[in-house]
Order: sequence, then structure tokens, then C-alpha cells
Amino acid sequence: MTTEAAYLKQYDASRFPAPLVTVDSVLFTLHQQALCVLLVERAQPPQEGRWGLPGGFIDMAHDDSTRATALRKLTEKTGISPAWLEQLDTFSGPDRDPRGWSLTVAWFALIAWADCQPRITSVSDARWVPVGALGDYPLAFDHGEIVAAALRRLRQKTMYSLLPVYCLPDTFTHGQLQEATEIVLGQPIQRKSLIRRFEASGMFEETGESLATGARKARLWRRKPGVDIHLFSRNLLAD
Amino acid sequence: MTTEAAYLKQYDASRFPAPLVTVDSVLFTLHQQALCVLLVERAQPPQEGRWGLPGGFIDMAHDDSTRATALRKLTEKTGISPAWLEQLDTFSGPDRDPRGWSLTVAWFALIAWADCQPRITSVSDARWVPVGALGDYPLAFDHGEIVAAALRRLRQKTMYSLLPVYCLPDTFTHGQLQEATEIVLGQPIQRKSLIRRFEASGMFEETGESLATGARKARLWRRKPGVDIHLFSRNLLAD
DNA sequence: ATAATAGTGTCTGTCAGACAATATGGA
DNA sequence: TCCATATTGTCTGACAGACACTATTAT
Repeated sequence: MTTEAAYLKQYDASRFPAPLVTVDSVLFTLHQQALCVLLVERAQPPQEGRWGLPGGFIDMAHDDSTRATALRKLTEKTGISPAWLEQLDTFSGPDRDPRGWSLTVAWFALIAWADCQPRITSVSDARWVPVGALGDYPLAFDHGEIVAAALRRLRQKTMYSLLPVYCLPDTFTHGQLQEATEIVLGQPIQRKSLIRRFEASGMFEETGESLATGARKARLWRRKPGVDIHLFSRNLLAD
Repeated sequence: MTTEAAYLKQYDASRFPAPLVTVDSVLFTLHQQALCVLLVERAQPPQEGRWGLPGGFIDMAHDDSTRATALRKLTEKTGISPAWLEQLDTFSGPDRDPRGWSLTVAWFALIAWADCQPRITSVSDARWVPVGALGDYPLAFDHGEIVAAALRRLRQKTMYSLLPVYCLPDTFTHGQLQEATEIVLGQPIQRKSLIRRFEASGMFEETGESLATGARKARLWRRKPGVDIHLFSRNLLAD
């Protein structure tokens, strides 16, 4: 038996103290002109009754990675996979969870409201909360900080990509993307600048359909399958 | 006793299986016109004899966060704190470590070669490896992937900030920053563009001294204390 | 003086901001 | 037709790329 094999045979991870590891996600969507985040009411201690991010422990028997854990937990709540999912950061320390030294891997996700609305309303412990109304929800642990970090990431990335499309349904108009972008950034943007980027990105194709929202019909677009997000070399709203 | 307090009293984290958690850092520096990464030869199994990133387990009695773990491990090897330290990503899964389901929090760090060189040469198991020579070093676990991710982060961020200054000594010249930037990006940049950004960043002040490297003396600069890194709204080398 | 490196001036190209002009479709 | 919204045209400004030009210092 090699040294390596002998070592592994006698190795017992449970002999060492380990931090409490969780995976939490900040899932955003857009609904009624507001940026919303998915919160879950905690049914068990610790912090029973407070609101928190959807997440939980890694299921080592089934999860391939913390991404899988995040997806599993989000799918339980929304019924579908988010259109966008990226790792945000980790948050750790001896005091953030009363059970002891803990570490959470935080993920940042986007989804179209229409795609998961039926499931959310049927899950009574989950709720979409407009980010402006977060003050009314006492958040568990350091989840407020995590949401704040996710918001910064979303806003920063919206400056140099068309990330808000991942909050829109499969087909959408320029106007919907403009509205989504303005809600995320919290200020109006130049439609012309957006459309220039939209063309330059190479990410989209026309469906041939069009949508009458108010006056003139607007063309409908979809994301080209298999095409990655385009990052621009300049920011919007550079000031 | 409240429900919460009762719950915490009976809670025993060790009853639940937990992933193996480590903290690893990718520390870069510049030396002899090359971008180098600090590697450590593994003295213990698993993967004894292979090279890996400096890192290890969280010391829950002393580390306030995984940042503290990263700093502690880096300081052991280099003798000083890195000039730049940010979280890179986490890497996790059942197969990346032979001991079982594991998760590593990866940090990305920069330091000036002169600031830690004496210590490194005296620590026989640590070595600066030029990134071009990484092929000669069989890396443990998925540390090759982690280094690749750190390199992408470094190069991307160099496009919209003056991040390579954190690889320079306390005082430095425009020429040294240009050289550092060119080594990181792997291609020449316009000195004029760099100096325009240097001025606009507001991050630096003259020392009053100057340095004769070859011909005309160059002014020496230092980072203004307490001033954060400046992010530009456009990339260099946008193409 | 010459060479070599430091530092400046300035023109061009790209793309975001601004907003005017035109197109379309329903009432 | 008229209005609201969609879409396009085009001018301006900021800033990176390019490169010529001037300044300084060791030899």
C-alpha cells in the first residue's frame, strides 16, 4: 500500500472541528416596476420567524458542488432553474451564526417573474420582497449584508453588460429591456445607447413576432441559444 | 429559557457530516520581467511531494474569517501581509480532494517581490514560479484551475484599474508601472494612456525623490495612504 | 554632443449622451 | 387624422490609441 493510500485509509475528517457550511442565494426578479428579492420565512431555529435567503446545507450525497446546492434549493422554491447563476462571495466568522463558526457560500441569481410566479405564490413561506421594502423584513444572520453585496454586483455588472435580460421572459422587446435596466440602475438611460449595445452584443435574434404594448408594435427578441453574455469595454452612466 | 436558547443549547454541529473546508491563496508577484505565483511543496499527504497553493485549514479559535486564515497562511510564508487581497471564488465537490467532499475558499493576492524575497528564499518549501513555467510543476488537487481563475481575474482587472501597482514597492516610477502592466497583460501598452489614468485616478502622490534607472531620472510616486483603488469606466486594449 | 529614457502635445477613432426626426399602428 | 410609442439619424464629448515632439541626464 502506498503512503498516500495508507494515509487516506486512516484519515477521519470528523476528528477535526469544522465550520458550519451553508449555501445561500440572492435571487432577484423584476415585478411591477420593482426589483425584488426572494426571501423565505424561517420555520426552525435559529432565528425562527425571521426572514432569510433561500439556502441550506450541502447534501454531500447528491450535490456535485455548491452550485448544485444553490440550484437545488432555488428549484425547491421556484420550480425552475434561474436564468443566471454566479457565485457572489463567501461570508464567514465566529459570530454570524449563533451555532458557532460558520461559512456561507453566497450565490447571485436572476429569473423572470412570469417563469416562477405560480410556484412562489403556492409556497407560503417564500415571498418576493421589493428591495425598497427590505426594511420591513428583519433578516436573519448577516443576510442583509449579503443582499447588499448582491445588489452592488447586479448594478455594477449592468453597467458593462446586458445582465438584466436574465430577468426577462424568453421573448421581450427593447422597451422591456430598457425598463429592466432602468429599474436596476435606479435612473433613466438612453434608449439609443441600449439599442446600440443590443446590436453590438451579438447575443440576440428576432423572433419575427411583435408585441403591442401601447401604441406602435415592438419587435420581439430572444437570446440566441448557446451564446454567452457579452461584456462591453465601457460602462454606461460613466460620469 | 427561550425556544432559541433551548435550541442552541442542544445543538451539536458535529452530529452532521460536513465538507472538508480549506482556504488557499494565489499570491502573485513580479520578478525579472515575469509574473510569478507562490507555490509550496506539500510535505504531508495527501499529494505529498506535489506543489500546491499556500493555504490550509481554518483555525476556528483564532481566525475571524477566511480572510484571516488566508492572511495567516501567507504571512507564515512571506513574513508580511500582501498589499492586495481579495476573494476569488470557491471550488467544491466530492472528487477534488481524495479525503472526501471538500470546499476551498480561494483568495487572490499581490505583493512586491522585494518586500518578501528574503523570507521566501529562507523557506525551502516555498518557491516563486513564473506562470509560464507552471507546466513543470505538477499541482495538487485542482490548484491549476484556481491559478488559472486568478490569472483571468488579474488580467481582467488590470484592464480597468491600476491593480499592478500592488506588485510594486512602496515607491515606484511610471516606467515600473508600465512594465508591470505589460507583463500582466502580455503585451505593450501606450505609456501616454497609462499616465493619463495615473493622474486621473487620484491614487498617487510624488515623493519628491527620483530614480535613475538608465538615462533621464524618473520621478518617484507612492500610493496616497487610505485612498481606495480607482476603477475606470473604460478598458485598456478594448479592441 | 549623443544616446537613452522620461515626459508632453495633439490628432484620430470609438462609443456613450443627448435629442431631433421619422415610422407605425390603434383609437 | 392624431397620438403614443418604436426606431433611426446625427451631433457632441470623453477618453484610449498612436505617434511625434521636447526634456533631462549619464557617458
